[in-house]
Amino acid sequence: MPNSDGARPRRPTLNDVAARAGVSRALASLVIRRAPGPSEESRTRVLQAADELGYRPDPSAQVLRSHRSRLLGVTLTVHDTFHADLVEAIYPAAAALGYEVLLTAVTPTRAEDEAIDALTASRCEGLILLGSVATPARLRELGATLPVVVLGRGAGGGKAAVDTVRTVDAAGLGRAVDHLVGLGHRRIVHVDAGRDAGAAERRRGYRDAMRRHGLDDLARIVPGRYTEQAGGDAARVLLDEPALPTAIVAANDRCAVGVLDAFLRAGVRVPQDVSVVGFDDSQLARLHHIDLTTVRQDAARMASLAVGAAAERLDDGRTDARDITLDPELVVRGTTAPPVTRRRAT
Amino acid sequence: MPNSDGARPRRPTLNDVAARAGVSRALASLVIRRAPGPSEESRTRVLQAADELGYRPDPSAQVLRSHRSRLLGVTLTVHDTFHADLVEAIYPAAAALGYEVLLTAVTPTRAEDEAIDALTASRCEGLILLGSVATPARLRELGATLPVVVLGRGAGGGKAAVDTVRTVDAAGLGRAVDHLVGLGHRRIVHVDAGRDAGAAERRRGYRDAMRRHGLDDLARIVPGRYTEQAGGDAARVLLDEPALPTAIVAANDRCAVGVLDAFLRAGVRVPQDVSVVGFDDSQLARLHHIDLTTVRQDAARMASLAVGAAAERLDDGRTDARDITLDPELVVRGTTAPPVTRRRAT
DNA sequence: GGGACCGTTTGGAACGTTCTAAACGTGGAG
DNA sequence: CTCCACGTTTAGAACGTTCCAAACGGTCCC
Repeated sequence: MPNSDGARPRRPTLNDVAARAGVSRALASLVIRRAPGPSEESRTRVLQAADELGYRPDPSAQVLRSHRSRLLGVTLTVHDTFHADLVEAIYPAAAALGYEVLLTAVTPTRAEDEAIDALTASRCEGLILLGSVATPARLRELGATLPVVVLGRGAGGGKAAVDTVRTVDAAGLGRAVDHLVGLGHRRIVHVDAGRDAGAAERRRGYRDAMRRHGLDDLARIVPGRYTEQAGGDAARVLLDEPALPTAIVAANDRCAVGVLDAFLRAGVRVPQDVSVVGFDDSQLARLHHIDLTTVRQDAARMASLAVGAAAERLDDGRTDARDITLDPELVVRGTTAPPVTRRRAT
Repeated sequence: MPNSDGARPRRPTLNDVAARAGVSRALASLVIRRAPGPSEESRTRVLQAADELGYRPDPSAQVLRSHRSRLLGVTLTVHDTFHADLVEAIYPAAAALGYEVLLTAVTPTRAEDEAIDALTASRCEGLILLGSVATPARLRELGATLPVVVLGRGAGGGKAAVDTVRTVDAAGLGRAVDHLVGLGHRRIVHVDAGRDAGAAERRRGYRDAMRRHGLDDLARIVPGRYTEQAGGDAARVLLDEPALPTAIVAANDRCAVGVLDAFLRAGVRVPQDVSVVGFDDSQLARLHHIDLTTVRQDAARMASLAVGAAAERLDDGRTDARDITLDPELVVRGTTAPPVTRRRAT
């Protein structure tokens, strides 16, 4: 029965359980944590006592003594729908390997380092960073402290101390450009994401693809970020110019939505006047208002590979860094079409 | 320098710091936690030693001994943009009161109870539940264990053991209906959210408003949830019927977007053919593709009230339950318009 | 009959911190 | 010169768990 006087009852400890079961604290401990050894009889006695008392182990004491928490920390941008997809997939993947997950948000007012601090302070054994903007040096430093998996970008090459799981971003942008060129586009602009996670890779993929199609001269990158706001800003830059490109490849879906948004307000029709391609295939892209042609990343697979990588380091003692890459796939929806053929007035 | 052989170096402890500073562990502890007492000289000596060693207190040991973690746990639905708004506001609010925040997601595969378990297991001192679907009984039980603040719904009335911070949902729905009636609508349908957080209250607000306008007979509720999927399903139910209503008030923005989506595919124009109103004024609603007329909730204010309520219980020892309510505000955008006046063929 | 061995159980130390109460050194009052 | 008060420092217990090595009670074998 809940006590009504506001005084919280003392939590039962392992000593209480052991006393009630008539065994030693050590034996009770073995039973509780399912260690081999205890006889069937002790096991049932202890479990029953624990149940009757409503015993729950004190995690602080457990961690203090055992140095294990089986906790993985995850940083995310809470407004990013693709991060949401990843997080939803991380939970079952972690559970399958016996890990719990702790989340912490990176926000405009809360830098990644703060978020990481909160996770390590909460005794996480491993870190999974979504959309990390940490420098290679910082990652190396972190990786020396605990297992770190970076999702969605590389770790700066060379002897990295952290694992990475990512889509081959460059290939993804290549497919996007191929698709547009196939439709007949030539003036294809890339709205990039500056120093955001994986942006450099996507930029490179864009440049390479343009070159491959002999469109070096038409290649153009407008600075942006992985946000709707930045996409809108970039689109407004283009709208202020005398002529629009015929197609835009945005750094990710959110950025693409920002571009769409600005065009819509300006009366520019998509895809009739301009084609737009995103990146991620987040749930946002699938909304039928938006119906965005985009480069798909396999969130479920990325999540389970990331958790697996962390677990390998923690449980199997792996120490060499892994860089796991997945192939992206283009999903053609309604925001891309052949460019308008300008007809001369007769 | 990072060690390259994979062996993690032993973390320095308070003993190491004390030894290096040439003082006792107790004194070092006082300095580290900024307690009054230590002389200026000891303070600088200890801090310098701590700095040189890169000392960081072990949170598990701190909690074990002091029984305080200054940690607030927050549950959220990771795909809900309004929850994202709330979370972004919770961080600075908590920081202002000296608390850290831990997040955990409720997903289709991970029930709220699991999420709450993870938070209490992570030594959170207080809980803030976003979109909680816990029963009043369960909340009472939880509230007897630690301070709990429920955001966005009531706690089941009577002697609740938890605090609540919420918008007066009924009033919000009232404003939505008033607005539509003002435009000339009469056949106004509510797509509700079943047993989701706050849905009952919104349902009641809808019914009351319809009655107030003498539209009892036209009142109709189509079952839904707080998701795009549910909104789409509800819209398809309506589309299968001989005649559409002229306006729809959805349970929240996500649900409204689902409705818009289904209408768009079916060739129903919004707002020309049907008006749609959402709830929350999440960032989703503000996207110009969507441009949703909606009921605004003040996320920043709700967040800071929630954190404040938890802190009051933890720091000031308040034990009586609070039910804090905020007034909503209607934001008129592009998805509402007067209903079409059917012209008879001449 | 005495070890050796096995499965099971146990006491006590240890983890890194905070808490409590007492000890310390110094200076001023009696 | 002693005593007390005060500001500062300290030793040691405590928090609740896990780890370690040793103890226990049988059974089996020589």
